[in-house]
Amino acid sequence: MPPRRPNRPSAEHADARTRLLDAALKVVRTKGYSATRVEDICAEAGLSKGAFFHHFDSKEHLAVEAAGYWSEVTDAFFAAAPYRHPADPLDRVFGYIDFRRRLLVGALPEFTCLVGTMVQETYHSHPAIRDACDRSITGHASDVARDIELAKQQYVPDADWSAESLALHTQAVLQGAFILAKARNDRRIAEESVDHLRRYLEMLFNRPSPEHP
Amino acid sequence: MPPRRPNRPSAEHADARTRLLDAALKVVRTKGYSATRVEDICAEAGLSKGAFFHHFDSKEHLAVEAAGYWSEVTDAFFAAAPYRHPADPLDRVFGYIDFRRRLLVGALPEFTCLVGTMVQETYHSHPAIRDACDRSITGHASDVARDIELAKQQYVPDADWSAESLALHTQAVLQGAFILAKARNDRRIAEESVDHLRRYLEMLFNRPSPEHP
DNA sequence: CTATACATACCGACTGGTTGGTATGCTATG
DNA sequence: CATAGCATACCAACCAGTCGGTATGTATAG
Repeated sequence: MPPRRPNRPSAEHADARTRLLDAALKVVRTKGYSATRVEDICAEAGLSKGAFFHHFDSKEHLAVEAAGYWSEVTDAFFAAAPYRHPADPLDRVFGYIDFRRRLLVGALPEFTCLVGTMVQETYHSHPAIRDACDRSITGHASDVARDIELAKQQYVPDADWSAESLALHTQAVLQGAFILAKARNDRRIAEESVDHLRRYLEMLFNRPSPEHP
Repeated sequence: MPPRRPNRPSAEHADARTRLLDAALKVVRTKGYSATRVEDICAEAGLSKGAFFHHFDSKEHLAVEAAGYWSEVTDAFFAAAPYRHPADPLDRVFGYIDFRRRLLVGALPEFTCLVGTMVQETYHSHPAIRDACDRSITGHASDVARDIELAKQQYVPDADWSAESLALHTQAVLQGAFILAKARNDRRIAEESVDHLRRYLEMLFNRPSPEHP
C-alpha cells in the first residue's frame, strides 16, 4: 500500500486512491458489490484500470478498504454534527435520531449505508469484507451506545435493557428502513420507521414527545 | 410461463420448476442475487441449464418468479402458524412477534429474507425485481397490519400512529436485524432487536411484559 | 550541476476464465 | 408422430486481473 498522502479538500482534485474510494462508495451503493465492475469504479473516478490495480490488490481488497474509508468519513461527519453539542447526553441521543432522520434526503444511493448493502452480498463468500462491514457498523453503534449509556445512568439507571443492545437496535431500524425505502422506492417509509424508533426511545426514557408541526 | 402444477410435498420429488425455485431461494439467500450463477441454481436443484431456460426466460425472470414463490411459501407458512389461533387480535400481534423471534434458528441463510436480500442489489438496476420484492414485503406487512389495526381499534383507538406504518416498522426491524446478524455472524443480535421491537409494542398497547425466564 | 539509478503513478491493450443464453438432440408419453 | 421435459454442446460477451510501457519525480554519486 502506498504511503497515505494528506487529504485534499475537493473530490475532483483528491489523490487517485481517494477518488477511487469515493467512486466505489457511489457505485456500490447504487448497484451493489457484485454487480459493480472494477471499470465502473474507474470510469466514475476518471481513472484507468492500471491506476486501480496500482492502489488495490483486488476488487475484494478495495471493498475492505472502502468499508474502512466509509467508517472514517462517517465518523468525522457525525463527530462534527451539531447534535453533538448539548451537554445532556439524552439530548444528544434524540439529537442523533433526529439528525439521522434529516439525513434521509435526496436519491436513495445518497443516504443508504455502504456496509449494510455490501454485507448482505458478502457475509458468506467474503469473510474479510464481512469483518470490515462489522467493524464499521459495530464501531458506529459503539459511539451511539456511549451517549445512550450516559443518558441511561442519568435518567433510567434501573432499566432492564443495555445501552449497547439499544444502540445496535437503532442501527437495525435504520438498515431495515433503507431496505424498505429501496423496495418501495420511497424514502417516506424510512422516515416513518425512524419516527417509530424515536417514539420507542421517548417511552424508554419517559420523555414526552415534542410538538408535531 | 408453463401452467402451474399442483405442489407435491417433497422438495426432492417436486417438479423441476419448483425444485429450481427452491434452489434459487437457498442459493440467493446465501450468495446474493448477482453472485448467484444460473448454474449454481441448476446444480443445487440437480438439473441442467436446459431445464432452467426451459422454465424461465432469463435470470431476471427467475428472480421475479422467485419473489412471487417466496410470497406464496411464506404466506402459507404464516397462515398455518399457531399464533393465528387466538381470538384477541392483540394476542395474535404479540404471537407474531414471538413467532418471528423463534424463527431465528439455524444458519443465517435459513432464516433471513430472500426479498430483503435481493432488493438491495436490484432496486436500481432491475425495476421488475424491485417491484416483485416490494409486493412481497408490502403484502406480508399488510397481513400483519390487519391484526394490528384490529388490536388498535380494540385497545388504543386514539393512538397517533397508523397500523400500516407500525406493521412496516416491524418489517424494517426484522430486515435490519438480519443485516446485523449477517455482519456479526451471530443471530443473537437479531433476537435482541426483536426484543426491543416487542417492548415497543408492549408500551404502545399498554400491555405489561410477560415473565422473563 | 548533471547523470545515473531507481521508485512511484498511471495508462490501456490484452488474456483467459467465466457466464448468460442458444441450438440441438434425446426420450418418454399420449 | 407430436409435444413436453430435459440434457449436452456450444457461443459471444463480459470482466478481473496482467503486463509492457511512459512520465515524473527523487536520491545519490561524481
